Amino acid sequence: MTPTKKQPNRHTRVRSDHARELAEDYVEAIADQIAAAGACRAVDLAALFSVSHVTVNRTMGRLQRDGFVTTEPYGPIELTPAGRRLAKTSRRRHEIVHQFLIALGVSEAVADVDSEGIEHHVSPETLAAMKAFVAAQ
Amino acid sequence: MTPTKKQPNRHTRVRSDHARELAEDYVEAIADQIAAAGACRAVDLAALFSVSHVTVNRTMGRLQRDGFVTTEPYGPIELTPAGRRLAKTSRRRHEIVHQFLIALGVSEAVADVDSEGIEHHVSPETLAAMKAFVAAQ
DNA sequence: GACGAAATGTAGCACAGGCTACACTTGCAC
DNA sequence: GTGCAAGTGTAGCCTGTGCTACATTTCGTC
Ligand SMILES: [Mn+2]
Ligand SMILES: [Mn+2]
Ligand SMILES: [Mn+2]
Ligand SMILES: [Mn+2]
Repeated sequence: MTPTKKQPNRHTRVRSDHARELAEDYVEAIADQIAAAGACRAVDLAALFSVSHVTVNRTMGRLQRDGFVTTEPYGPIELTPAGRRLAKTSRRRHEIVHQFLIALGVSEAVADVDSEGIEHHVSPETLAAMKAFVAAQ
Repeated sequence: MTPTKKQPNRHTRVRSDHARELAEDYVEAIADQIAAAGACRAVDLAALFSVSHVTVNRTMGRLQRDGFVTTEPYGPIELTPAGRRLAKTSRRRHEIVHQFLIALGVSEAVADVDSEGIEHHVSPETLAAMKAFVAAQ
């Protein structure tokens, strides 16, 4: 019998999607904020995510530990090269999911909200199908 | 100006989606297991979700607290009326999302995995659009 | 340069949802 | 009815992600 790679089941996959989710949303937001305002401060993220600045701080600690951001005390939040790469692919995927929902006929307001959650569970194959659907519009 | 209901932003919505997610997946699984085998035991759920039986136990405690299941020590897991209702609507939504991905051209294996995460972030408007797309196939 | 508001940091808390190790119960084989 | 395997329960641990309260720093205004 062919030695089959142990496949995580679908619930295991969803759990790992969620483990990456915060990182994806934060680096995307940090990149946007830097592009829009020249720098990203903790207070910007707290407002965007509707969480306390303490939660942002702790999250930044994890993202720094994981190599996605750098900060110094009282300084702005910067992205590492890995953070920029993750931001880019996350934004691209998010945009495709958003455009796809619009193409499906969903309203802008609902597409905004639903795509924010859906994006993290879309595998490359599904993303390609969504992209093709948008292009065929 | 019209008094607008305070809208939670999209990240707040995603967080509340996730808070409901475990309950939705578990009651769906419990209903399936009861339908398939006549009764649902903790060990069945542990195998299905690939978690330890301790995790299932603690989760059952929360679901019991929230009024979705009932159990007695060493007894099988039962659904309350509220649990059955949640299972029914969750399964229906899950099925539509799954069928939709298939209709989009995604493979069965990938549709299985992706729909397990996506289902929890699909609002009624998006679900209606997916349903219409499947019907129009 | 002093001051006050805004931003940031820190201590300490809570809950969800994972785990291992170990104890106890149940139920089936014999 | 004994015994063992499977199932279940419990203690105690961890990380992630949320919070309030309070201390400290920064920075623009005067
Ligand atoms: Mn998101
Ligand atoms: Mn999700
Ligand atoms: Mn489901
Ligand atoms: Mn699910």
